[in-house]
Amino acid sequence: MPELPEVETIKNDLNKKILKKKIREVVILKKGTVRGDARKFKNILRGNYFEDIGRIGKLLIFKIAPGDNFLLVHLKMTGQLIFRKKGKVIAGGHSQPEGDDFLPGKHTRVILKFSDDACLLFNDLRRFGYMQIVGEKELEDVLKNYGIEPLTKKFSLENFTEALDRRKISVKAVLLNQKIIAGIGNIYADEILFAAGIKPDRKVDSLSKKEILTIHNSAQKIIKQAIKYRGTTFNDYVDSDGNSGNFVKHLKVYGRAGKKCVRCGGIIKKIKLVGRGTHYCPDCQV
DNA sequence: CTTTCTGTTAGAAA
DNA sequence: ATTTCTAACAGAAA
Repeated sequence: MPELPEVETIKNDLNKKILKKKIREVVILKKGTVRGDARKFKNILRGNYFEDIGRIGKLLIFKIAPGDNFLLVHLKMTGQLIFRKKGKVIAGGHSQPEGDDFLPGKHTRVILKFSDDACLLFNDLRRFGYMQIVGEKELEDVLKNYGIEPLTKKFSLENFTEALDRRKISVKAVLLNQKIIAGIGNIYADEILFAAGIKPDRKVDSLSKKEILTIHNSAQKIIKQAIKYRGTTFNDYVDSDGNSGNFVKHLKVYGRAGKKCVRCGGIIKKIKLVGRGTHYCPDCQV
């Protein structure tokens, strides 16, 4: 489940690995993953290269050069981007090779082959993820749908408070809403609220100034930590080398239903909120 | 065997 | 306008 820290990890790694590499061939193995016209998709990529890789929320943005096009990659729930050097076998991920360097795994949807025989595989078990090429104007429209990035200057206490203002939804719903704050998903929403000591079902209009401040601090702390540990592997997430994220060892509530709270010894509860499994400690989150 | 659950987001429904 | 629900999908668990 790639959220901001996982997508950030992939972005940083791929920026070191694939920039300037000429794309020799584009293989689409399953329809549906590539949005728009597949032939156009291939034509825009083939013979060109990536100049830079950016990110907004959970969305990866590859600048294609030369030209004014961008490749968008959304991993949704089970998407993986795996980089393989020539002849290099990757242990993790859904793309277990079986002999041939480029033989796709069962869930490989798209392969970008570079001219040095390295490749980038897009795997996606549940096929919710997508790849799409957009121009500058379309990209701007996409960016408009995203709220504040938690690790930028725009995520000031003032802006955060403003974003919460006059809403009647739960604090977890706010954290998960990409139009309000970009990049937080189910795992980190639960972890942030645990760190802040706030119950996920609290309505935002019931939060005191102090509580908002605490959530604001916790959000930055948790996301920074998670990036430092290269993200969380709970089910399918792996980085571009096929390796798991290490933050899973630092999770304090997510996936710990029925276990003892590390802070107060209470029993972690799991409920359904905003249609999602939601974990919290009923004793030390208020 | 069938049903339930998993979690992201667009788009529909309320 | 704002909030809630559901479909898309594959597979593990119950």
